[in-house]
Amino acid sequence: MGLRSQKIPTPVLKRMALYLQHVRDLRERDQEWVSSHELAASLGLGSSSVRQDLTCLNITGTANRGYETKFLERALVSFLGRDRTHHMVIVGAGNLGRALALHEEFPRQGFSVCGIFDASKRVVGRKVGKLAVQSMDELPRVVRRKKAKIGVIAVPSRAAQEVANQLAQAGVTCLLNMACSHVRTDERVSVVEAHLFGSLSVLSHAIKGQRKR
Amino acid sequence: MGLRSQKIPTPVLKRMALYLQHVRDLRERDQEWVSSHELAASLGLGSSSVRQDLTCLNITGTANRGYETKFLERALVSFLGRDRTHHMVIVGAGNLGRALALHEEFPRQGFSVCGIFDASKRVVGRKVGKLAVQSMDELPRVVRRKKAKIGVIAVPSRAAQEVANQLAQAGVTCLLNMACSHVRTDERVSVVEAHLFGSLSVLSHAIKGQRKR
DNA sequence: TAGATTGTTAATCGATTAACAATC
DNA sequence: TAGATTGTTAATCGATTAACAATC
Repeated sequence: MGLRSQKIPTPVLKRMALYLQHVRDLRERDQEWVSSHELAASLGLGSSSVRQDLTCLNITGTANRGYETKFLERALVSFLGRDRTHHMVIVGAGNLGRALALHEEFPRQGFSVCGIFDASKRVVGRKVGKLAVQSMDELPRVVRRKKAKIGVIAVPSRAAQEVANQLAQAGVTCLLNMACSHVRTDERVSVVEAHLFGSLSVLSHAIKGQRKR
Repeated sequence: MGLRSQKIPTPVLKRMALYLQHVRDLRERDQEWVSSHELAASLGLGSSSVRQDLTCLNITGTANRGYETKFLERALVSFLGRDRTHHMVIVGAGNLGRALALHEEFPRQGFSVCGIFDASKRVVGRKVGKLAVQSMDELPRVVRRKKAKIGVIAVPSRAAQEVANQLAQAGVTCLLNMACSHVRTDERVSVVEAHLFGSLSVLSHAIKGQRKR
């Protein structure tokens, strides 16, 4: 399985997460089959795209019926590597970092926050749920011990690059950048930039257009 | 200005927010000029793309010098509609919603949270910074009074569609969906989906690949 | 069977990249 | 002037959509 794993385009991967969420929901409601048309309608896509995307998976649909939700869910979970718990460390214990550390949806989806760090001595030691904010010196040890693969950058954008370096140095191989900046890393590290203000700027631009009518 | 406002592709708009962040930083450090090459290198893009993107703006660069940071920043601010405060309401007062309401970076970037709402009677009245969580009944009144244009959906994905309907009904014209689901709206409403778990799934997929080496 | 749906190929669309004349 | 950089056009690349034979 996944031997000839061709490179999957990022848009496809992101849609896969949508499929998973939706198919899981259907399966929990005891719906046994779902067609590409139904998925497409629910998720705002074309049915062609859905079928195209699903060919990346190790399953086949059935003509006249669609896909079996149970197997589709299983295939999506396996494909996305969501069949195990992913340990994350968060750097930055401001409001955003603390919130992410507390966000109930992460553990529910298999992402476990195993440490939160901050450069400021004033917040080190402060409790965030069951965790206490740790000093940056502790980062490499915690990453190694907990085998954390994902580092979340939740610091102001000016500090983001430095934090990215420290995380990579500590042994993390995946970065989720919540700051509104670009971070450079060596190619072995996968980076996804969340760009909240990119999204908000799409909206503020739209508002400007709306005023004209 | 902006009369023949052609439709701008979303990727361009998101990059514009990156340019703005970076150029503002340069200007604050008193750098007067920046070239497309320098911007490209800092933001992980090609210099061609940068120049192509910047042609959407109402400015011209200068051969042999690049762009003047002061005017570039001003043009980006105006283009993105970031020259005024945008009022947002947040629906969902779980950890994520409360965190967004407290996030210092929003006001700093001109996005002001003017209300936080929750369907659960148990959290209504609870303090979140200077705000108190309000009941969903209050939503239309607050949106109208504060002229809020942006609604943030910070509820579990099952409830997202219903909340989207309520926000649109209340008069909000832009939605930022933080839930991992798709929401449908009538075409007058602009929707951006943040898809945190889409981003995380890109990483969990990458981790699966890394294990092979 | 008839109707619905898949899997896949080909066509379209759009975004990114390369190239280069014009210009400071 | 020579060198660097823009603005813009054309070429490339990749993703989405349409179409349809195969199949249940």
